[in-house]
Amino acid sequence: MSVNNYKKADIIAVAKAAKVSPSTVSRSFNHPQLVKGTTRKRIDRAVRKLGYIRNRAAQTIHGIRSGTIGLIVPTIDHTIFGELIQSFSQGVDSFGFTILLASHGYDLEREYELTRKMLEHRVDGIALIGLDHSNDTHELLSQQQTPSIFLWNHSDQSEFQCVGSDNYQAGYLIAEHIASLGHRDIAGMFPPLTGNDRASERFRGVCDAIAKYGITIAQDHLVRTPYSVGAAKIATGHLLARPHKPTAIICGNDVLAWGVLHALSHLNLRAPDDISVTGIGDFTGSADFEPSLTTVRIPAGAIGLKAAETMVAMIKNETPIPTSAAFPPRLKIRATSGPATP
Amino acid sequence: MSVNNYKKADIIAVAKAAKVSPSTVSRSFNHPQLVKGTTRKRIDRAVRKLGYIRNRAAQTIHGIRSGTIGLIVPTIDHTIFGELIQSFSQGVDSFGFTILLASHGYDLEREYELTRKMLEHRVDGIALIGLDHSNDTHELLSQQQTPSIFLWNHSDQSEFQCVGSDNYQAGYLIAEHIASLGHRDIAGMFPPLTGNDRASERFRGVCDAIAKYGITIAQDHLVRTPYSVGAAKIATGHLLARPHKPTAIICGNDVLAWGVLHALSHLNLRAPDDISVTGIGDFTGSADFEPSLTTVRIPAGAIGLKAAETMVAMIKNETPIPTSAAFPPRLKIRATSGPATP
DNA sequence: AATAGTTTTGCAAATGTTTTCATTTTTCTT
DNA sequence: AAGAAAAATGAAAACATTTGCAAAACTATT
Repeated sequence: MSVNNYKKADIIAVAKAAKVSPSTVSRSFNHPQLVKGTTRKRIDRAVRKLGYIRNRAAQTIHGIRSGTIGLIVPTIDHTIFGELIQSFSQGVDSFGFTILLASHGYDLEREYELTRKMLEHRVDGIALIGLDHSNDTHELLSQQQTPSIFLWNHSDQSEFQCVGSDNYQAGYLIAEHIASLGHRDIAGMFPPLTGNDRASERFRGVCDAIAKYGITIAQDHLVRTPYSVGAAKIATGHLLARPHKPTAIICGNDVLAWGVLHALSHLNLRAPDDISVTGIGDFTGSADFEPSLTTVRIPAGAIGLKAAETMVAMIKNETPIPTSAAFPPRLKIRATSGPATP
Repeated sequence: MSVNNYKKADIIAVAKAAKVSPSTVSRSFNHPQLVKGTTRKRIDRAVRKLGYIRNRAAQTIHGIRSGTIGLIVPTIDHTIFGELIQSFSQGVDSFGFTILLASHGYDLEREYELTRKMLEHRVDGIALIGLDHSNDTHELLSQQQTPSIFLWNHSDQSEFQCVGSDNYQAGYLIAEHIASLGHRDIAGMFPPLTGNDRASERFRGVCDAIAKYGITIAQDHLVRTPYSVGAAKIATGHLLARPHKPTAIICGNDVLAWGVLHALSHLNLRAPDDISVTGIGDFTGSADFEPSLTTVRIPAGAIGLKAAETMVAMIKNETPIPTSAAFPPRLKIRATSGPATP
């Protein structure tokens, strides 16, 4: 007698139970105004009774949208992308889409595989982080006509839609700020640059900005460390143990800066009196850090939301309206940066 | 001449191009050992030439697995779940599954809707956070026979599989630690408890533990604040502005504790000399905080991975092997807790 | 060169829907 | 109460695959 006995309720079972044809059941879902009120009620009752759940896979092969959007990120772990994923997800959600999420760990070959897989699932659109991807990925994306969008980074030259900030600019801004405060002995703390065009661009920006002041980052002042508070803290310890100390440390992102700040605290040094510290990103929490972090704001939430809207627009209008959107990075001067101590 | 002219390459187009029947093409994908090497090569060439991508939707309606697993979380935003989502995602990924991700913002009605939606997509399995869900959700899950699993929380009584920690225990441990250090004036900082059984359980654990010492949390020492460094920082300011001050603050999770710590730093107070502070969770970064945070470790990474394995096992063996897994929370005594100052 | 056995392939049915078109039923008008 | 118009329903084809079964094409054996 139990519902569980019946294997899986399909639209035909529902039709039988409601004594109508399958077509009518289908219509009652998709074009309710075309079916009589009383019939609809009857169908609804049958649906409830059988525990029927529509099968999107079956709809999808009719060319109907799958209702999913692929989102492929380097990592989910970090504060960095959390906000972006959240806002993008909520954004598309409000239009009835769900995201298919995968991460590739900064491996662009893997990114290609994942992109293919998303396409196999017939996602209605696909979003990638950054502008830099393997050739195969680029080809795949332009060959298949699936709407695609690049998040986080923005450049006028991109052949694909992109929604994000100019990371070169971000790096430039913060370095300009530090240099203009009179710092000449500047350290840089960045993650590995391969497969990460965001970080590369930032670094380029930093170098160009200080070059204007005739400065470069000394070889032993350039620290390469993964995105983690712990790693940054340790690296800072090493950096400051050397005889020749910088007066400022420019970090590739806020997480690294947090690590530096904790390290200073541990060494009984203070920012900015003993050393200036800056981040990039302005992650949740950076403003409330003590001392509050000087950084460059890249509005992850706004980017995710805008990207979601753009994506949905591209999906709905078959004619893709090219509307790349730039969110200019903005310098946030707070408590961790100050004049160079002579 | 361009590939783009041809609408979408399907298996029939490939078959034509390779001069074989569609069945053979299908077989060449699914049972390669059944088709002759030379034919397979011919097919591969056609696939590449036409840019054909398999259509999982079409496979799925044959009862073949969709290769997706639904993951529904309260929020993606926080450090809390980032690690869990990442490890779960990577875990299922290694078995060839992709996750369909959605967040409900601590709204259990919304959670139900999302669960339905996942089921419409014919996910092969579904994972939810916590043990507490709406009745509808529970019914839906047991009616449909989709393998499901509850993450993060663990209780012996759960009728569904669950993989996680005992949050009551976590709360108990930390409060026991604080009370045993001689603290009698204890403040609690927790998020809103509705729709969040993790936090509720923790709170219950805290209350029970200190009750053993004949203590309760004074009404004006119980602070309710959302999960955010900023909010916790502000709340701490208010709390400590009152004449009657606690000697310890027990926080519902590490993010709140970070906020408290920053607030102390801002007020020129020190943990643990002026006031003890504890978190729950041991998020990435807590150990490297300065001073390093006393907390209870809930191993998000391990939980996510174990959950992924369990999920896949449930999917593959039609007979669900009930293997709920408990990860006992472990007290991490670090630098922010010390004896009560009389 | 014929037979038996094995490997490879194709045909056709099945999967769970949607949709076009035709048919039936209902409502409205006189 | 008949006829016209409108609304509601059903039959069948379509969607992109997989698979059981049978036929065809090879190999091996004598």
